[in-house]
Amino acid sequence: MLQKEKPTIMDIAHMSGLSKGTVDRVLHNRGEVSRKSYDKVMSVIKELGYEPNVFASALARGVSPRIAVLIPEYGPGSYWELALMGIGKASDTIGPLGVDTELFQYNPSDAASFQDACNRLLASSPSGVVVAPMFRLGVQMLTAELRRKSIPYVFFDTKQDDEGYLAYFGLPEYKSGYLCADQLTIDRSASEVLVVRIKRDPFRQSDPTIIRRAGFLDYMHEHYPDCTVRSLFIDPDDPVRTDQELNSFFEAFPGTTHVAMFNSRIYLIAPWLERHPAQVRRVVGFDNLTANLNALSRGTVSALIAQHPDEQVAMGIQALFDFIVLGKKPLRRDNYMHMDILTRYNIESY
Amino acid sequence: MLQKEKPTIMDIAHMSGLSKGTVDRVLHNRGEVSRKSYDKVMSVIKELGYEPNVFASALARGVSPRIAVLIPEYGPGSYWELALMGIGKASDTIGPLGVDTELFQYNPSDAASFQDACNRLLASSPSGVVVAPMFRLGVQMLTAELRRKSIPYVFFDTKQDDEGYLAYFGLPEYKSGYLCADQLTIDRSASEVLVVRIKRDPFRQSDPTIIRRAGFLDYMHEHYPDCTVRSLFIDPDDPVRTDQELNSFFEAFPGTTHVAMFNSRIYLIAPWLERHPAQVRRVVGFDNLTANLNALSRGTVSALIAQHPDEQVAMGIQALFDFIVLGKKPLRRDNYMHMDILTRYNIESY
DNA sequence: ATTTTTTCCGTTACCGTGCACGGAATTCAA
DNA sequence: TTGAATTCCGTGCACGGTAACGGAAAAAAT
Repeated sequence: MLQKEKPTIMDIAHMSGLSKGTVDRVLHNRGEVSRKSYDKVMSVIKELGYEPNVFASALARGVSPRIAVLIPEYGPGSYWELALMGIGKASDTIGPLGVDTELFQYNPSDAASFQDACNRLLASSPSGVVVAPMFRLGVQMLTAELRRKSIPYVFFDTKQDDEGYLAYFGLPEYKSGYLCADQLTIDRSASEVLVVRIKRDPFRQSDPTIIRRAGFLDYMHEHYPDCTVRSLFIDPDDPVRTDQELNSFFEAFPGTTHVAMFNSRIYLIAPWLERHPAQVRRVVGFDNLTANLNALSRGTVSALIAQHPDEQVAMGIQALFDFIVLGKKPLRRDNYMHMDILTRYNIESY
Repeated sequence: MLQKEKPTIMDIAHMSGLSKGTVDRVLHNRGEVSRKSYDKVMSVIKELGYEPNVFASALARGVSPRIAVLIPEYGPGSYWELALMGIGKASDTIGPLGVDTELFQYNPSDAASFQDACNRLLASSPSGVVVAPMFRLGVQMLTAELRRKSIPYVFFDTKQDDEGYLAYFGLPEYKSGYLCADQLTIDRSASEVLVVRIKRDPFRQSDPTIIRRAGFLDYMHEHYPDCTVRSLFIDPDDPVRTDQELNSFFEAFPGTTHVAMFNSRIYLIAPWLERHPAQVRRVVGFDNLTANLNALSRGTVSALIAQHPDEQVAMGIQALFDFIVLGKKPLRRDNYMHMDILTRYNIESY
């Protein structure tokens, strides 16, 4: 199928007996065109299969979008650091096309800090925004303002009730809990299971682990109704205390052979597990943090379910780029991305 | 970090007291510039941190690259059909940027057909080529010709000894065999294992399953030295015969509880397995063909290891685009992509 | 010293769109 | 019927870079 010369806006102008100015007005339907001319131009466009030259268009418009990304502050090796890598990846792809990405961060345990970040973000008046919603109310205010300024925004990681978002990139949370249970019990020997959970500050509004837990429990109920599932709450900032908690738990329930966590902090219990190698048969957690990958390659953790926040932000940025620069809406609004099963034998390819 | 006005080629011309023609000659170093002027321009470029506007550049050059893809003919639901979907995906992304992709196919069991496809491809004089090497000799001739015409090309799926390829996208084959063994024996109950293999025509030159098999056997030897691994060869075009072969195999070795295949054809033995549900505990194969996914969701197949040829071609096309249009070489030449573990609980996200 | 060649550089016409501006044609008001 | 207000449309420049063309200056040949 040979591709002949692409028709230009001038071809259309000639064929419809009008000028390129009129054609341009039709293309961006900004009025000032008679019904007759409009129809004529439209028919010619369809006939020739005209497609605008994005290079010329972008050049003429002088686009140089700045895309703002709003995520929590992160420590080294944390979940959000992965997201940051995605920003870098996206910058590499579309950076040469004149796109700048700007990062705004906040303290996840301080609503005022979030407000502050929002204000700074809005003050920079970006062309598009990528957000990981954490404070429901704060995000609502932010998106309302963005809509008012008609700045497109996408969500990733967590979705939020909202009308105007351009796209969402995240995980099917319920399914991920289900999958977690399957990976945990794949050796068919589970009878007593421990789920380690984090003591959450009550202000935390959107917690994906709640839904994951639901999927996990449903799986267990369906496949292993006789299996006992127990919870243990730990404080992520107090390793000594965590150690004690684990000690006393396994003292009370020595038959526990399988351990799962629904957040990215499985590395917190890796030290204990390594000091008691005979106790546990399978351990499953979430997310490919460096610490988790280390535990995985040492065999302490059996499997990780990875959601690749880097890909999520990258796709979010890409979607904004397509929309702003190329004028293309995303194919799907809600994009549930793949969850990958990581074992010690396939981590190297990540 | 506010981004001020990007310097243009004119800014550089002014600052160096020369004209934009000279600056352009320096930028594309095509000579006709005195040493003195060259140095002057270069220093100004560095000083201002000049970066060319790709939109203007592409527009002026009138780029409309045609990228040729060379793969075998495929039946519906086959491995190569997945690759084709990647072409569609890539077209969606860079199609609006004026890129055309053209497909060339050949009969994988007919070397003459391959030659023919190569000739047609060369005759179309594309701006870049994506190849899945199958006939070693034929590919060598093709790439030699491409190098002569200085047309960039990338490999995917299989790599080939070759000097001039721009990039390669594929799977770490050895590791994939290792991973396959791990997934097969994850229930720790394997003592007799069956590996189903395809009777290959001898002309077939590059067969990734050989290396996969090596990885598989190494894993088994390391982790389950007492486990017996047997092979059974089947003819992919003769389902009746396959059925008989399986019957007599399991009659001879009724203790066989685990089955693996190293190619994408695990669906071939799914019917037999479904008629003998009690016989086998775990079944592991490769690649997310529709037929395989069906078997997976029915529970006939326990896990699939997917290499996503669609992503591989898409990245190949992307790499060519970056190189041709944006003038960017790929970061890495050999790109070993992730292998994903698919179970019935995470297939929906793919 | 004059002609020829070479080296080097500026000028200029695009590439295809976007958009401001101004003017012609039409309609409305008086 | 005339002036004003709309409606509608064409013209022309800008965007930043590419590359052909031609000419001035310097070097080489006569």
